[in-house]
Amino acid sequence: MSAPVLKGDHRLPLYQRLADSLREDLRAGRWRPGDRVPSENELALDTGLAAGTVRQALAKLVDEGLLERRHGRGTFVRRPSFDQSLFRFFRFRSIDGTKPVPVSRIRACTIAIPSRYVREKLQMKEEGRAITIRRFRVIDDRPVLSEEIWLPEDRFAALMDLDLQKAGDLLYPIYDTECGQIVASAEEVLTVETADDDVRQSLGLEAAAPVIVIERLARSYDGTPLEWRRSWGRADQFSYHTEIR
Amino acid sequence: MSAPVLKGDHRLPLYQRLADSLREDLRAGRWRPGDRVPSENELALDTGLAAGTVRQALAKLVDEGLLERRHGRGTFVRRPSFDQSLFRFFRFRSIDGTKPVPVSRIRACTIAIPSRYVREKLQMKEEGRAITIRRFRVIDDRPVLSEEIWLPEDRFAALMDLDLQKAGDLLYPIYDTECGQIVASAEEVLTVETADDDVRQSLGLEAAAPVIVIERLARSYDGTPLEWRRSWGRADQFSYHTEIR
DNA sequence: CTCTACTACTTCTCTATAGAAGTATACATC
DNA sequence: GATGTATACTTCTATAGAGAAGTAGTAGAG
Repeated sequence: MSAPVLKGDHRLPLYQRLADSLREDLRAGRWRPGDRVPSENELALDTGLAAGTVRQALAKLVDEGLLERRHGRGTFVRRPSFDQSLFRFFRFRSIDGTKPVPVSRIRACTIAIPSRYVREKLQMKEEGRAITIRRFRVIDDRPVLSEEIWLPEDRFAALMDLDLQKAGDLLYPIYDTECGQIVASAEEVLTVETADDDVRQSLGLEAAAPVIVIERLARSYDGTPLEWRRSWGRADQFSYHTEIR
Repeated sequence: MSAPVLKGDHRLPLYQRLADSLREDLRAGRWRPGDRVPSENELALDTGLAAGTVRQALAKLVDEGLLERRHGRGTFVRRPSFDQSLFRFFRFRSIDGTKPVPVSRIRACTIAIPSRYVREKLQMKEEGRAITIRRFRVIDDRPVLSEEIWLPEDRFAALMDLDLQKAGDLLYPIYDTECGQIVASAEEVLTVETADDDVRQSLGLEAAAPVIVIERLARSYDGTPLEWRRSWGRADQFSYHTEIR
């Protein structure tokens, strides 16, 4: 009886250790989003585990949102879809009632020294420089979001050679194709503020109108911070639904 | 080979049908929150299914938040805990840093005709009357939430004979013990408004400060609406965290 | 060329069984 | 009374195997 070739604490259940191992492979970039991972059978043969145990490990990773199973086809690395996430909070609707793809309108893209707050969020060295983008998100010619984006220069230098104006409306695909950086997860913090002059003018608000502020830190598969952004949106268009059980 | 005694569409997988059946029993009040449901073994014998299939059904209900499993002890009906849910959105901290139990301060408890909006939320008949409670939630003598609560009179009449002032700070246990009504789930919608005069005074805010408004519809196990409430809180104490994958 | 049937793969459902591990209680021993 | 022990439960982990059901490509019939 051959001992299964799995690293990790041998006191943990086998399906746990397999899940950990696969998660590690994912982090290390063994497969890219959209790729198929080995089938239950292959994994069972590789590891010497029973099919059911392998299945349990995969179920765990599906639960965590890392994998996706398709009956008859295989198990795939999930491609995280983001730019819908932000907008699920808002009642933004296009004139015809469909859910809109907000257009990006770049105001500025420069190299700058990040504030201490941003630097710590991005875990940058003290001397590091950053690329910063200011832009609007526009629906039907109405500005609905104002955004401030910060990226570490070393990873994203290729962006400066690009004409962002004619690039697409979504940044994460550009990060991927132009800079080889894949955003795999993110944390968001949502707060409410009263609009300052700049934001008020940007969004076309009256004085002292409340705004929603969303700070997002996006990370790669291995957990290193890739992008920090702060978005301002009209609070009167905001609503968040949740179910408690 | 005896056909399993399960209702429902026979084209559905067995574990699905068992889960549906158990969910129905739960709705019908066969067990109360905290009760133990039959063990895997008992269920397997009752239904004629294999233990693994029963296990899969129970896992599904655990996933839905209805059940809770405890190693070596059994499977139990989950007791939904609510009043922490509301406050998870707020950065309310007591002076000593611990998470506080907000004190309830009743302003009024009367019988009234609900507005059309509330009536529809509670699915009440047009002639129906309602009990309405106005109260503050107070931490360290600072009002942090202002609440307006509506209950259908027929189910909650017993409340009017009660001295709510000396009852506890949480309403749902009172609903249970005094009126026999168990809150099993709820939906919340979160929006931002600018404080009107009443709310501003209640929470001690300056003019035109933003406030968070939380509307909650609480339901019993069988899905009928039990309580509708609207809460106002200081927006500057609000922050919502989420993870995207 | 088009359509069908077959084949080889995948995940999904279900069964049966065994033992590990956690929990609670009754009972004997000190 | 306190302490350990045996026992009877529970869920948890793992194995082995069979067949259903969905998917994709290929060979063959028309």
